[in-house]
Amino acid sequence: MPNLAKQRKAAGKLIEFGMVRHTAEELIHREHADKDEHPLRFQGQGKILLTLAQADGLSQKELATRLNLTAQSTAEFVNKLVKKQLVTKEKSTTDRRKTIIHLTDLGRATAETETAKVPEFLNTLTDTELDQLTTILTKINTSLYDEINTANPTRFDKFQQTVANHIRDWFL
Amino acid sequence: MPNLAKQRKAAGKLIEFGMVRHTAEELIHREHADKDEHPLRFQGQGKILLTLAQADGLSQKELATRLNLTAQSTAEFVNKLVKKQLVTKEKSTTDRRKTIIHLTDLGRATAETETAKVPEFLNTLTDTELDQLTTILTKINTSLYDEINTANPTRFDKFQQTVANHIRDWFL
DNA sequence: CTTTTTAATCAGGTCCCCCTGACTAAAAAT
DNA sequence: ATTTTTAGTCAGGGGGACCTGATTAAAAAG
Repeated sequence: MPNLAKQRKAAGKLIEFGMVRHTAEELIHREHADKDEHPLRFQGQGKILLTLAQADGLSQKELATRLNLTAQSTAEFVNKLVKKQLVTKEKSTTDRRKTIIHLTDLGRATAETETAKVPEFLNTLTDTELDQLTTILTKINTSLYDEINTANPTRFDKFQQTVANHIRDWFL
Repeated sequence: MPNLAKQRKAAGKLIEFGMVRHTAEELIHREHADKDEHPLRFQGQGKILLTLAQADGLSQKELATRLNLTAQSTAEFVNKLVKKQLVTKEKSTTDRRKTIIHLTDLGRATAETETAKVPEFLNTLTDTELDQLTTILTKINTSLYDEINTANPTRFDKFQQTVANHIRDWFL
């Protein structure tokens, strides 16, 4: 039987972590407002970029399917990324209905550095703590994968295949 | 000298955690789409709610100051919360320029349950791991507070006073 | 008793995520 | 060869986080 008090304590820390990190990011962000280094969430444009980083050259339809987005939303995000020079669109030669999306060098670099960036706050942890954190997060993530899988197996497949693996490849 | 490989590993897990949690929330969220149980971030309307949960009856100006928002943004968020029946607005009797914001019962309940909610994924952790996680997050949060404090001491005060304490009270 | 400061408001804007509906062009199926 | 399906597009919309500018009402200061 897990100790409820300990759970609550950890839960509180986690929520606090979310809030403090958000605030810290906001501050840093506004300091050098020249570049927008928003930390690439798994959402909208970020979703697209991360997915392409693992599987470049997908069609818009493919992206939409994998990411559980409508074709229109996908088009919107892709177009925004094109404007930011992070991806390119080109018509498929084999099927001229299709639009193939490719990462630009900048796009790839962005996806990589964003993903590979080690936040400064990890510097305060000892090696032992880092190991512990990794172990714990592995368990937590597994649990969340299960949750997703239970709620929506189809989606789980796509998600797992695309981004989870991407992250794993990068770090292990 | 902290092991860079370990840091990278942990960083990857953290990013993965962010993405998986986001996806999981999204799914749960859409299942019972009747209520919108968005997980109350420290942003916009959520910011206001959390702050009021710790200090009810603030004026809009006070809220704006504490949360580093313009009066207009604050008004917008407050009005949205009023529409959702989470807070009420009333003119101050002592200074009729001021509008005092109060949490409704629903608002308080929302703030509390959202904050006090223990995510299911913590069930998979042992007592030892929960302790480890708490210790680690405490260090991380402290580090982030430092970052905020260094970048903007004024803001740090406000932030610390309002929400950090709120969370701490709740869980300890 | 004016002038100035303060708390709020309305109006309008930027950008983000994401969706439905309506419509074209190209490929696949009949 | 015609119908149907598929991939994308445009138009428009809802909600969210913020912001600047202009204006009003009330309190504080001169």
